[in-house]
Order: sequence, then structure tokens, then C-alpha cells
Amino acid sequence: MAANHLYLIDGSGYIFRAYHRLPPLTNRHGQPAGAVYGFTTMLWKLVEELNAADGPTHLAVILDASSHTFRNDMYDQYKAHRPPPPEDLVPQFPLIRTATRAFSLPCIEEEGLEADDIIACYTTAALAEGWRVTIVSSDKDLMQLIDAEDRVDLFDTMNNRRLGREHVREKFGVEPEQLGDVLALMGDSVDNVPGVPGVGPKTASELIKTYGTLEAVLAAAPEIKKPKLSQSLIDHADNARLSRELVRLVCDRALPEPLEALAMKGIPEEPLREFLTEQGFRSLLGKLGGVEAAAAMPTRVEDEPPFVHKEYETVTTEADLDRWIAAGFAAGVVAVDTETDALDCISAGLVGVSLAHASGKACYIPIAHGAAGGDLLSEKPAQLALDLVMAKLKPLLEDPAVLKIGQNLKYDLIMFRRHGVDIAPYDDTMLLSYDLDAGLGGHGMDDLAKRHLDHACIEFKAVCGTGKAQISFDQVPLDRATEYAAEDADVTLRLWKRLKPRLTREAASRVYELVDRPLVPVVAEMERAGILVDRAELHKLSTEFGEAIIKLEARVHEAAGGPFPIGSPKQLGEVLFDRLGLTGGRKGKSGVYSTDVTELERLAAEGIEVARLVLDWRQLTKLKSTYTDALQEEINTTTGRVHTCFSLAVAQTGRLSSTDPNLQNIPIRTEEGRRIREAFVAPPGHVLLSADYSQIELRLAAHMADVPQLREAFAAGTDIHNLTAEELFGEVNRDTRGKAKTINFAILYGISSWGLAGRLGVDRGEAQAIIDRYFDRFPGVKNYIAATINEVREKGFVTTLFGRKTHLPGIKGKTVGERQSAERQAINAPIQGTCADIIKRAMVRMPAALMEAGLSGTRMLLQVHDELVFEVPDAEVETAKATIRAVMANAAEPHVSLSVPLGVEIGTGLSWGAAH
DNA sequence: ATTGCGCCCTA
DNA sequence: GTAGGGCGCAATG
Repeated sequence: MAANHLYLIDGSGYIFRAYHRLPPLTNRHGQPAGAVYGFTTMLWKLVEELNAADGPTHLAVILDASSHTFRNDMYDQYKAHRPPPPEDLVPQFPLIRTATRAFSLPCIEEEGLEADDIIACYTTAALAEGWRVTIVSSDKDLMQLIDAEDRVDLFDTMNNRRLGREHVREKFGVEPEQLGDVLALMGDSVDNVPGVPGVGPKTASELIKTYGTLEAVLAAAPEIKKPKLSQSLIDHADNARLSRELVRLVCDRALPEPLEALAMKGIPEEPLREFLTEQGFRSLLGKLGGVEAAAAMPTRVEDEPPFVHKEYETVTTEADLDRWIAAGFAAGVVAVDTETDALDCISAGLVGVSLAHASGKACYIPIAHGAAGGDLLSEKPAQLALDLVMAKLKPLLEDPAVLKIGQNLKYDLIMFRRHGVDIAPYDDTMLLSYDLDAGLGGHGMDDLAKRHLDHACIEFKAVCGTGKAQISFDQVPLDRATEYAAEDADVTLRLWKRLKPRLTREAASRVYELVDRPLVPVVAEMERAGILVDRAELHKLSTEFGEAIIKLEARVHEAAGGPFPIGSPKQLGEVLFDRLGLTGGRKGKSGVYSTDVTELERLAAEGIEVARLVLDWRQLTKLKSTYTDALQEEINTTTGRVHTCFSLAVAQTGRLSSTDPNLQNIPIRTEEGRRIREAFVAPPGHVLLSADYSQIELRLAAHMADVPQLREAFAAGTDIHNLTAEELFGEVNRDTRGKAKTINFAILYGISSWGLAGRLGVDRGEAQAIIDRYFDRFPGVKNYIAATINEVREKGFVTTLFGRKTHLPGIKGKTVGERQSAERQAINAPIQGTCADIIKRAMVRMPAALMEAGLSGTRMLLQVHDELVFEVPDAEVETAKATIRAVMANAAEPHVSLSVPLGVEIGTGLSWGAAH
């Protein structure tokens, strides 16, 4: 009988090579599965050789169990500089185990040992029994195991070649027994084995060939002819010896499983069939049970279990928590959601966490629930302590092999960050939806559940009530809280399964991976940072404005012949147009006179004093109520700063939006308004730095519509409105420049003769004549508009330079008005959206760029569409300016190349107002 | 207590 | 003509 032949598969090594060699496939859940697919087909091939002459009689897959081994104790820099594995490889690691189990093959890993060591132990043991050994790997370290009698070989499945003693002689010029000494001398930059500086593979082989062993080389070092090499060997002898130990494979440990346990029996059809079906590996499935079976398999089965709220678990014991965490590790994908006692994530308390690792498999871990209804006399429900839960969740939520799924993960990221946990890697279903379906509806969980799962989520108000009777989530009884919270995690996971596979199919990966997903932690940090606001200054302004408002009020009432609420547009209209009998009042659709700024300006120009007074009153009440009063209330009592909330999935075009408070609409135009901006200040020893893109939308329009004159003007730095005035009117003066500026903006907004006429104060025919002349001078613009409208009619959406889509269903609307509105949006969205993409790219790169420039004290605080606001220590100002300018100016590259330069204007000052 | 509207602040 | 959010009023529940 032929000798036993043991095949040892280097699973961890294989998956890395497969990842880089194979195309990035996804399985039917949309999870990346290219490497797993490669691994599965390889196993299949090996198993098929079961009865071949040189085929395996015994087989095992060997994996790395832990990242920390005895080598780290020996040398703390071991593998220290290894970059983290690519994000789409990470979730595939646990699937390797699943695949191996599906083949009913043993999968061996051992705490504290690398796969290489386990392979060495088994090889040694098998040789002692007189077996042959094939190591399925092409790792040079493992070549040390090739024995004198050539009973061990390496099998490189990707090139289908076997590597033995001869290969080692060819490649390294030494015998396999000497290979360890060669590896020690040359070192390994990937594993950070130091070796000897200046000694690479060539020199190392040469030295060992000449002197025989590492010790002999080191002993002979002083006599070596080349002075540099000689000195290096003398200086780094200790490193060489350390490296020798690092590359030495451990081969004398007890075997985790006896050799006989690795015997290959038949491969049962189940669970293999189930695995192949689950992954959607149809070609292998076809081989398993005939072609019919594969053909019969639907491409998308979503046999999703129904939502059963009573099956969600409340986790209140350590053992249960461990079980859920283990399930998360095993699944490799876990949905996470946090429940808090307030909406604002900066100061809200963490109340509980929910997890889901499969559809319908979700739990809620209460942490800070009080007695139901906030009853102080009743006892709090038993629940796990915050510190314990965080300590237990941390390894799962930070494990690079477990993909975390969240819905609006920015919120949860901040909550966990506050408790020392940095969630990674992650996907965000809200952003997936935003990048796939912008323009088709909202991206909140309730919207998405309705749209994709046909499921109505338990409403928050059904759990916590509304208004005065509203309770915070910590007062919700545990059973009810579990139903609500676990459902959120369950829904999130199910949404991810639906949305993630669409990303590549619908060409949304680029904007998701490059722009929106990486932006999440950056914006989270900006929100956490907040901005300093001078409360005393705001208070002073409030008082000042308040006094002026009272005086104006009296004068308005006097002029109107009696008191009335000026803030009521309805009554103001009646006073102006009925009581005072002013002319030209026009009523809107709700039957009230319009009293907006154009109407009041018209009256004021006619010399109607009350109109002027009302305008002044309006301005001051606006500033007081919206800004000076409201902002004081927004100062966080803990941090003393104002923390806005940036929404990442609200604007149809890809812009951010800002709420609570909105810091993207702080006044700047009027003198009074600017005083509010001056209340945004830098702390002592710092300045505020404002960096904004100059005329970025016009530049992008020049690029996208390909207008040579405009491109050249931007390249040369000439005034763009002057150029337009010259082209359109043949002369440049204040009047023509102003008109040109209006026209340039009108182009960006989707021009119409009617709208332009209103803006320029000319009749419609004249406006149309100007538009025609513009198109004549800049035919690229005319073409761009025509092409864009064609595109949206055909596809239903338009795209930015980064591939962001804006869907415009209104283009097929019932009325002309609706369709024309969609056309204007179609013209504007690619320009506004590309601008949003570019500044987002700048934001994504900013933290690393600041870090690299040594700007540890500089913090990015705000984004206002084409402007970024930073807080900078005095000592860092000059470097910060240069770094920020470079990042912003080059933000489109390398993914998008623009034919116009991006201009960045930077100012600094003690206040935001002063920085402009 | 919630909702729609008019108005007005920003890019 | 594009994209947002917030305030007060007034009508609805």
C-alpha cells in the first residue's frame, strides 16, 4: 500500500493571494467573495484528487488564529508595519472557515501559533510516521520544511506547479536546510523581520553558499572584502540572530488534532450543497448535483423570514452576551444600533445596544434603563453594566474581519467613540440608499423598510409617545424596548442585503467608497469638535436688536394708524393694501397679499415709509429669533461649544445639510448680520481659518460644458464676469458686469427666459435675446444643456463627475411646469453635485494630511458647501494654510482630472467674520 | 400638539 | 431659474 499523503493547506496565505489574483466577485448577498470563491474551487480540485496516485489521503486547512504570537513577545516590531487588509477582503476571512466546514474537512488553528508553525508541526509528525507531505502554499518561509529525502513539497495551485529541493536551489542557491539562515540575513519587510541592512536575497544566498551557516557568516564578517557589507554584518549581528529566531518555524508542539483525524473520507453532499447555494456558486453546484440543479436555482431568492418581534432576545447576562458576540464573529457581518436618552449624540447617554447577525436574529442589550415610566420608587430592571458591555463589544466592533452595518452610522460612531470603541470596518445602509436612489425618496430607516422590505417599523412615538407626555428611551420597559431596538438592527441587516449588491451593478461603488462612506468618521469628528461661540456677544446683540425692534414697532403702528401684529403676513397685507389703500397688492394662492421683500422694496422705492420700516423690522426680528437668541440656547452645557448636526443623506445633489442649529446659513451679507458671524470665535491661542473655493461651480461648468474661453479665463485668472460682459455686451462697466454675473448664475440654475427677465428687470423677449447671444458665444453650454436634458429623459437620472446620481422622476411628470422644473434640476445637479463630491473628497483626505504635516492642533469644524472652517493654533497657521490649500486644490485628483484649476481663498482671524 | 405656509438666512 | 433649514403665524387636529 502506498504511503499516506498529507495535504496541509495554508488558508490564510491562500486567501491573500487569491484576493489579489482574482476579480472582485460578490456572492448573492453582495458580500465580497472573490477570494472565498477561489478557495472553494481550490478545495474542490484537491478533493477530486482523492483517489489519484499522488492525491491526498489526509488533508487539513490551517489558519492563523490570532495576530499575537510568541514572535511578538520576542520582537515587538514583528509584523508591526503590516497595512490592514483591504476592506472587501476582511469579511471573507470567517467565510474560509465556513467553506472548509462545508466540505466536512478539518480546519485547524491554535492560539499563539501562526499557520506556518502549525504546518511545521504536522509536517514533522507526518514525516516521523513515514508519510509524504504536500503543503498547499508558495510561501518561501515554508520551503524550510522541504526535507532531505524530498518527501515534502509545496504545491502552488495558482500556477499548478510543485516546488521541491530543486526549486529552492534554483531560487536561493542553497539547500532547504540553509534557507532559514538566508531568510534571516535578508529579512522581510512585509513581516518586518529586520535582517541585515544592505543584504538582500542575492547577497544573503551568496554569503550562506560561501560560509555555510549564519553563525559562520557572522564570525567571518571582519574578513569580508566589501567594507560596507562587512561593517553592516558586524553592526547588525544581533539583528541577524533575532531574525533567525523569527523565521525559525516551531515544529515541536503537541498537535491540536491527531494525524489520523485528518483522514479524508467522502465529502457528504450536505452541508456542501447548502453552502454553495447560500453563496450562489452555481458552477460548482452544477458539478455537485447535475446541471439541472444549478439551472433551477433562482438568481435572487430572498426567502426572508417574517418579522417576529417576540423572537428578539433581551440580553441581560454575560453568557447571553458572549453567545451573541460569538454569533457576530461567526457571521462576519453584524448590524449594530444604539439607543440613547436624547437626540443629540454629543451629550446623550447610551441606553442600550442592539445587534443582528442574520435576518430575524436580533437582540437588545439594555444598559441604562430605569424603572418603567421613570417611577423612582420601583426598582431598575436587571441589566449588564456599561463598562462590561463596552469591553465585550469592543473586539467585535473593532475586528477587521467583521463588517459592521449601521443605519446612519455617524450617530453610533460618535456614541461608541465616546466610550472608547472605534467601529471599523463598516457599511451604512442610509448612505447605500443615498448613493443608489437619491431623488427617489427619503433614506431614513422607516422609508427604506417600507420601500424595500414592505415592512412598517415600530414608530418611535408608539414607544416613547410625543409632546409633553414623551418619555426618553431609558424609561421604556425592556420587553417593549427590545421589540423596537432589535427590530432596528434586524431591518438594517436586511436592508444591507438588499442594497449592497446593487452598488456595483448600478455603478454607485465609486461615489460610495471614495466619497460618502469614508466621510462618516470625518464629519463625526467635526460634530464632536463643535465651534466656540461668544455667548456674551450674542446676548449683547439680542438686547440691542430687541430695543431697535420695539422702536421700529412703534413707528410702524403709528404709520399704519393703529397696532397690529407685524409678524403676521396676512394682517400686514391687509393693513398695507386694504387699510392704507396702497396699490399693486397681489394675492397668492391662499388668498393673502404678498408682502415679501420684492413687494416691500417696490413700495419703499415709491416712498412708502412704512414699507421700509417693516423691512428693517423683519431683518432685525429674523436675526434675533433665528440667530442671536437661538444660538445661545444651542451652546452645549458640557463642552461650552455649539455642535451642529450634519446630515449626509438629505440633499438631492450630494451636498451636506446642517441642523440643530443650521450653521450653513449664518448671515454675512449685511452689516448687522456679519456681527453674528463675529460671535463665532477661536479659543485663546488659536485663530479661525476659512478656506473657500472661489467660483467653483462656474469653473466646473466651464469644464463640464467644455467652454474654451471660460477655461482659459480661469487658467489665466481673469475676472469671469468681465469676460461674460465683454462677450455679451461688447463693453465692461458696472452695469454690464452685474448683468453678466446674474446670467452666469442663471446658467448654473437652469436658465429660463422668464426667470432671467424677472432678475434683470427686462421683458421676456429681451431676456431670451440675451440667452440666445450667450449660447451663440458659448456653444458648449448650449450643448451641455441639450445633452443633459436628453440624458435625464432617457435614463431618469443625471450624474456627477464622481458618478453620483440624482434621480429626477419629475422629468416624466404630468404638467409642463413639473417637467421644466426637472430639466432645471437636471442642469444644476451635476454641477452642484460635483462641487459637493470635490469638497467631500477634500474633507476625507484632510485629517491624514493635517497629521502628516504635523498639525496636531488644527481641527476642521464646519463645511458650508464651498467653504471649510478650521480652528488653528497660532503656531500652526502658516503650515495649515499651505496644507489645506493643497488638499482642497487637488481634491478631484486622481479620480477626476479637471481642465480648470480650483482656486482656494484662505483667510484667518479671531472670529469667523474676521476670517473672511 | 401637529402641519402648511410665508418669509428669509446661506452657498 | 438650483440646493438647503428655521422662525412665527394660523389653521388643523
